[in-house]
Amino acid sequence: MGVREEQKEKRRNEILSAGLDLFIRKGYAATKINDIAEQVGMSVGLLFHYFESKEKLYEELITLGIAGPMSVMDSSGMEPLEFFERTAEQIFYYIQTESFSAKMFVLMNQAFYNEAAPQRIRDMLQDFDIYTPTTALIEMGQANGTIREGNPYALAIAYWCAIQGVAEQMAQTPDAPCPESNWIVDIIRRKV
Amino acid sequence: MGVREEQKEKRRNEILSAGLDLFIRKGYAATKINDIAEQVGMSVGLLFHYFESKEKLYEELITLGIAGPMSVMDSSGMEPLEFFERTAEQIFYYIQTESFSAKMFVLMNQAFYNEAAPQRIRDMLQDFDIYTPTTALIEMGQANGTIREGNPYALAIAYWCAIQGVAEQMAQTPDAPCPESNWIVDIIRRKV
DNA sequence: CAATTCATTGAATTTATATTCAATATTTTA
DNA sequence: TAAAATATTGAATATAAATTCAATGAATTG
Repeated sequence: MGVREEQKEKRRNEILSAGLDLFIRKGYAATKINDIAEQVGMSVGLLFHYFESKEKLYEELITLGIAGPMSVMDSSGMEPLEFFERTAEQIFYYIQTESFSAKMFVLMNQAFYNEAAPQRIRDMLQDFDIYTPTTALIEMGQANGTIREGNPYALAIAYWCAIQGVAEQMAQTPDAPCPESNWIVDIIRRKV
Repeated sequence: MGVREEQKEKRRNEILSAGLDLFIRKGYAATKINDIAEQVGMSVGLLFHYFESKEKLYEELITLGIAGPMSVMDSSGMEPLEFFERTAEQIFYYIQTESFSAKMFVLMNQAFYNEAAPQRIRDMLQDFDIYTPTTALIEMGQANGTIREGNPYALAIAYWCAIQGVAEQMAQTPDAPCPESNWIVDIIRRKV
């Protein structure tokens, strides 16, 4: 890759990174193209040289997000409880070590649940329903005695909401101490 | 109160209620005055007859929020763990029975953490730091053996993030089953 | 019931923000 | 080094949303 293309790539990444940062702090609508350009230290016009529109910039972030940390979730060949332990651990590990992945995780959640995100992007995410597969896993874990009794769907909600709540908080206040993933897993773990 | 004033009060409440609903679904910036007026079924002009500005409308909601369900949190004369049990229970009770209070809880959190909320309102909320007092309570609970070991601040974060995550989810998808407050308290409870 | 006050509307205005564009500087290529 | 391509800017322009306003209808009061 020529030095110029590299430079271009680098510039785009700066924009993406500033955008990610601002989008999770303010939300899509409240983040002004102006803010992003300012944070990168470039003119607004130049930003449009790199990205066709605010929505396209956002879309590129989401696309990165889909390809990236979401792949954490692979339950093949694992005990149900083990899956939840591993997943929580992974995500909390990312939260602490790779702020990009952590922020991405938060962004995806926002895009999924916030009605203000662009419709086309919300559609892209529709397939990523985590509740259906994990509710099934919880039922299995209840059957083999490792996961506590109770409405499996409600358990899945408690688990994911807790994780996502912590991720959001950590993205917002990175200096605060990060909870341990085990504490969260205790939401669903059956007591011995 | 004359029939006219009653009518006026009622109309204002309709607006507040629609606003609350939209603000938590879309966030402050993405919620258009237009959307609110439409949801209430009135013209935009009329909305401005009742509220001076979008910001004032938002501010009034926050003021209600400060006076209202936040008062749940009173720890006087309670064992630390009991406080966390009661609080979780209360909040989850509201979530399921009083959608207004539940939404208000979510709104407050959003206003607190989202940089896009109007500055004046964020300032109003600065005093409502829940972490400092509850971290102290957690330390007490650790001392008397009812709360698990670990960084007390991190434990407080885990507890509150989980609760707030669930509240947000329930406000967004009211038909989903609500988790039990006990599951959440297990994040901080010491195993026997 | 006439006068006054309040509720309501839809259109006009203002303001904020996204997007485009023409001009200039810089880098690459031949 | 001259031509071509790309980066960059700041100033237009376009668009969307907040806010104001003049006019009309409905309720209330004396």
